Amino acid sequence: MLAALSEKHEHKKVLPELEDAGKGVVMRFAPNPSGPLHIGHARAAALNDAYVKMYGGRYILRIEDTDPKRVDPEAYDTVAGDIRWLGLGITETVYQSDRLTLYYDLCRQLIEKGGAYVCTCDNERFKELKMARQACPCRDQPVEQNLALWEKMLAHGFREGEVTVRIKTDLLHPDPAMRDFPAFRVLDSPPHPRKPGAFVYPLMNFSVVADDHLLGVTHVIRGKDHIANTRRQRYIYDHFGWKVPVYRHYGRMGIEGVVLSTSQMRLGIKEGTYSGWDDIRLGTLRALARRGILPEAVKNAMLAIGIGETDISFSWDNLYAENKKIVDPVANRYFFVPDPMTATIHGAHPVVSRLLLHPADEKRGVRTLAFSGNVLLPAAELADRTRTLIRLKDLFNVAIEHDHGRPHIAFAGDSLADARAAKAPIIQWLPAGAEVPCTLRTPEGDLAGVCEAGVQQELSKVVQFERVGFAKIDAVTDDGIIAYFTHK
RNA sequence: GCUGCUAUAGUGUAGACCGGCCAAUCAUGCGAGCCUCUCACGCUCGCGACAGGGGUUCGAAUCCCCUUAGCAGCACCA
Repeated sequence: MLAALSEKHEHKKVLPELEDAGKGVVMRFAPNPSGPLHIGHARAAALNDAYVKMYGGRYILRIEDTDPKRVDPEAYDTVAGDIRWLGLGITETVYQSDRLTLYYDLCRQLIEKGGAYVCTCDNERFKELKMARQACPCRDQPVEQNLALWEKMLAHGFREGEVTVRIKTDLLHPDPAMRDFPAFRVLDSPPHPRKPGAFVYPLMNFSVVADDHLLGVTHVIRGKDHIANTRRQRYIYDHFGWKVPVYRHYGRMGIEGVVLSTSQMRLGIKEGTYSGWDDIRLGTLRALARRGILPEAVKNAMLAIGIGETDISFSWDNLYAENKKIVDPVANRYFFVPDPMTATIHGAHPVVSRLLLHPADEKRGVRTLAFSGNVLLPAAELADRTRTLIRLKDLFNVAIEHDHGRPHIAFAGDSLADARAAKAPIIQWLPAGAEVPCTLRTPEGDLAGVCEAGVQQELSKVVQFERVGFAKIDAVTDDGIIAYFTHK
C-alpha cells in the first residue's frame, strides 16, 4: 500500500539509454565565457550531468575561450558561479586558453599527415573557389612548405587575416560548409584576457576535437545547431584515426517572452533597460535564482524536456510546477496585503491571532498578529459591493455594509462554520501599526503593499504570501522589504 | 537558394527501431467537485493530440512516398 503510494510519486522521467555507455562515460559541458549562463545552457548542463550520474564517469567543465573577441573577462567568474548554483557534478575543469600549445602540436601533426594545409589566399577568393568546388593553390603545397608556413605563422610572420590553416575535406561535398573549413587563424587584437601574448588561435572545430580526444570524452550531447560541426569534426577524427564519440543533438528550444541573446542583454543593461544580468525579465540563471526558482527545479524541468530532436517551446508553467513541488513544503506562509486600506472593525474585542508558519507542519511554529481595532485589508477585496461577509483568516468574520462610499465593517462572529456556510472568502489581513512596507516585484511591474514583520527574518528565502503566491525575499531595509514574485 | 533534420493534446513527454496489447502514456495547463481558516498543498472526475494526402498490409501513430510547416547549417563564433 505504502509502496504503491510512493511509486506514484516516483514517475521520474528516465532518459533514453546512450550507446556504448556500459562502462561509464566521460562527458563535458563546454560554455563560452561571454556572459552569464541562461536556460539554454542549463539544458546542456543538466542533460550531460544526468547522464554522468546515470552511468558514472567524469564530467568535464571546459571553458571554450579560444576567441578573444568573444571573451568577457568577468564571465569566467560568472560562469563558475552559475555552475556552482546549478549544482553540477563537475569532476574537473579545463581552460582551452591553457592548451594552445597542445593544439599547435596537433596541428603540426595533422599537416605532416597531409590532413591540413596553410592557406594564404584572400578570403573572398577562397570563398569563390569553395563555392565552385575548386581547390585553392595552397591546397597542393608540399608538406614541407606547409610546415614552413606554419612555423612562420607561429613566429608571427603573418598578420591577422593573411593566413589560415584549413582541414582537407571533400571539395565536392554538397554542403559548402564542409569544404576545407578553417582550423587556425591569426588574431592581432584584442589580446586574450588570460594569455596576452597569444595570436594564433584554433577555431572551435579543431580545439573541440583535440580536447574531446585528449580528455577522453565518450559522449557529447549538444544542440542541433552543432550538427554541421559534428560532420566537420568527423574529418579531423578521420585524419588522425581517432575514435569518434557518440553524439546526440537535441532540438532548438524557444523560450517565450524572455531575452536570451548575450549581446542583446548586454546592450539592454548598458542602456539601462535592464537593471543587470539578474533582471527578472532576462532568462539568465541568476535572474531565475533571484526570483526564487531553485536549481533543482531547473534541472528537473530540463530533464523532463529530454534530448528530443524536435524543436520545442519552453513553457514557464512546467518550470513553475517543478519549482512549486520543491518550494511548497518548505516555504513559510505570511500575509501580504497589496494596496492596503485601513479599516476599523466595529464591535470587536482585542484578540491575538496565532497562525501556523506552515499549514502542514505545526512544529515549525506560529506567527502572532495582535488585533486591537484597526486592520489593513486588500482594497480589492472590498471593491465588490455584493460581498457582505468576509472572514479574516484565523481571526473572525466581519460584516460589510456599503452605505455612502466608505464601507462600514463590523464584527460578525467567530464561527468558521458560519463563514463557510455563507461561502465567505477567507482573506489575509494585518493589524494596523504592525505592518512593514513591502514591494512585490513581478515581471508586469511592482505591487506596493505591506506584510508581516516576520518576513524580515526570511531574507533570501522563498516564502508564500497567502492567496498571492510564492515570493523570494530580496532585500530587507529600514524602508521596507523588496520581494520578487516567483509564481502562484 | 543549397545541404540536412524534425513533425503525438495549449505546453512538455511516452509509444515509433522489433506494425496488432494504442479508441494512444505521464506531467503540466484548463474546468468541476472534495479536503482545507490561503486562490497553496493533497485527492477525485472531466477537457484535450497521432500535421495533411496517398501507398504497403488482414491490420499503421509506428514502414514507404508526396505535400505542408518548423528548425539548423551554409563565418577566419562557440
